[in-house]
Order: sequence, then C-alpha cells, then structure tokens
Amino acid sequence: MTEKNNFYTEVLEIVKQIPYGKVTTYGRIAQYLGSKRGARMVGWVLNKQKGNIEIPAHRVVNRKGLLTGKMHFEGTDLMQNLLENEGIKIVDNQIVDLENYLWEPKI
DNA sequence: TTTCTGACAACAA
DNA sequence: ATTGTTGCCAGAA
Repeated sequence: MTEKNNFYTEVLEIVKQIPYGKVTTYGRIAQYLGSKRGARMVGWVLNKQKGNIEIPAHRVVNRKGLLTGKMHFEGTDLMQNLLENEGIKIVDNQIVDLENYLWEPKI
C-alpha cells in the first residue's frame, strides 16, 4: 500500500517473533521502529489484527507491565490466563518482575 | 474536510 | 511525586 505499511508490517513481524514466556512493551517496539513516542500506533496496529491468532498480542503490555489491552480479548482474563500459562506471574493485571520476562525487539 | 479518539509514553509545570 | 498536555499515525463520525 504505502510507505507507512512498513511501520504496520514491522510491528506485526516483531510481535510474531516474541518468544514463548517472554513479553515486550508498546514503547519498546515503537522506539525500535524509530518513533519513541509512537507507542499508540503499536496498539493501533494490534487492534486491527486482534482477530489474527498468529499475533500473540497478549505478550505486548505497557511499560509498567500492566495488561492494558486485556479488555480487547475475550472474556475478562483471557490475556492474563494466556500469560500465566507461559509461566508469567501476574498480580492485579500487572506482570510481576517485568524485566525478568522482557524481550527486546529485533528483526 | 475537520475533529476526535485510540492496546502508550514522554515531557512540562 | 502527581497531574495535565503533547507526540505519534490512521481511521471513524
């Protein structure tokens, strides 16, 4: 489509590459793509692809480790359930010891 | 077309 | 430290 498709596509590529049991943040992805304040765009892209099971969007959280996007998944705690299933501990919708699970984007 | 909003995060006061 | 505003880009009304 357009050049912007690059941003769109790269976000998807990064999210797809998040390994099992790891997570990353919106800001980190945005910063990797060159726009450190473009974090909202990352969420926007995922919102478009939220129906795509190939995109482990549950592994993307905000910088506090808070599961801000859980409301976009089915049910009330599907996102938390998926993360806990990968061995990530979550308390009060927030990942415990985020840095321990944090994964850095790389293509 | 203009305006507002959105899975966030940084900056200003 | 806390609160409010700004930046990012695209889509919806």
